[in-house]
Amino acid sequence: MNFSKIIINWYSAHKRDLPWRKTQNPYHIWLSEIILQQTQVKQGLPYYLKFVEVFPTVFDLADSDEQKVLKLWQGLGYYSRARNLHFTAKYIAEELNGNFPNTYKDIVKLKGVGDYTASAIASFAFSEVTAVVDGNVYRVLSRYFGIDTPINSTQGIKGFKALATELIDKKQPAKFNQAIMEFGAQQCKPKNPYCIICPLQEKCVAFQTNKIENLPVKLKKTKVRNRFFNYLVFLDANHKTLVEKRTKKGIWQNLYQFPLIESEKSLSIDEFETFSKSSEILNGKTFDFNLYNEADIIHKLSHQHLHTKFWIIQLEGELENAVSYSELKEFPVPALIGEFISKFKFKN
DNA sequence: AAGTCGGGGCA
DNA sequence: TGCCCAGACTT
Repeated sequence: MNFSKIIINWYSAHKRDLPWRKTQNPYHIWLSEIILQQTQVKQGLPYYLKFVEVFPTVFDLADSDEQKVLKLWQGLGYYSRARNLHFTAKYIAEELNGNFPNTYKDIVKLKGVGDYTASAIASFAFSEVTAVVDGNVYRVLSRYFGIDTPINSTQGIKGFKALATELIDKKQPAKFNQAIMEFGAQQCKPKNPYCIICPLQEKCVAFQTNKIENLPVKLKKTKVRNRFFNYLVFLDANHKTLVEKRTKKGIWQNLYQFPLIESEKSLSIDEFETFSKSSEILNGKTFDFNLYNEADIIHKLSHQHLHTKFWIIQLEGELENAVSYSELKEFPVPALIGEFISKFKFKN
């Protein structure tokens, strides 16, 4: 039996029961694939169920506004996926009359859809013979064939795609694509793969040469930048607070947060009182700061560590443009802010 | 080609 | 802690 037959047989016996495998609706498949980018099935599944329920058709998603989409996406990360999802839904609804493009060539043109996602949708929804190459596929192929070309090098990206294209079962491309990814996720795992019971063991170069732990090869590691966030949590006489939208390019674009003063290092209360005066937000005014968290809350992103302090500011008067707790709950916020909101006692 | 974009799971 | 996850986009 060849590689593809073994993979497909393994899949038939071990596949998980996942909702996006029961449909050929390209809209639902597209939703699932965007949600699952760089996201484990376990983490993405509840989001997929929410999105299908709240937005059953592409028109429902297109008719929503971005803020509601981001709110539903809250906690999943990589928020550009949600913004592009909404943008593309509007494009399909308004420009294509709701007709999802049905070839790899056209699907890959959609914003937020790259080579992997286009192949996934084209094969799953339209049975096009186009091979998916995700993190699972890189791992399975690099190990089985003993290929040490870095998977994130230009040569590696091109080479593994070509190899997957050679291997795909042309009579059942969707099943092959599902099978090789599922095999990578469950059997040929990153750590402690089940080589002892693996049906590919005999011909697996990495297993036969004891290189399982050395493959796949990946270039460079992300260097982490430390940042120091000081959030101003105002509470006026009506228990209302201030929020601002992150409109600039970096992290959390179009999500909401409390007014933020970023500093070069972690500041004591004395240092912060001095430092904050020069901030535009406070406009030279001074306030009575009450530090919510003694130790910095360190929120870790893949490439930034956010050392965070929440400063509580109780006010006698009423703030303009302030929001109540019930209003606050409607804003999409980063997980860091959401965590604070759920723990802090807003009096309403 | 390298950098950026989240949050959670795992050894 | 460091690496990975049904990657894509920007610089």
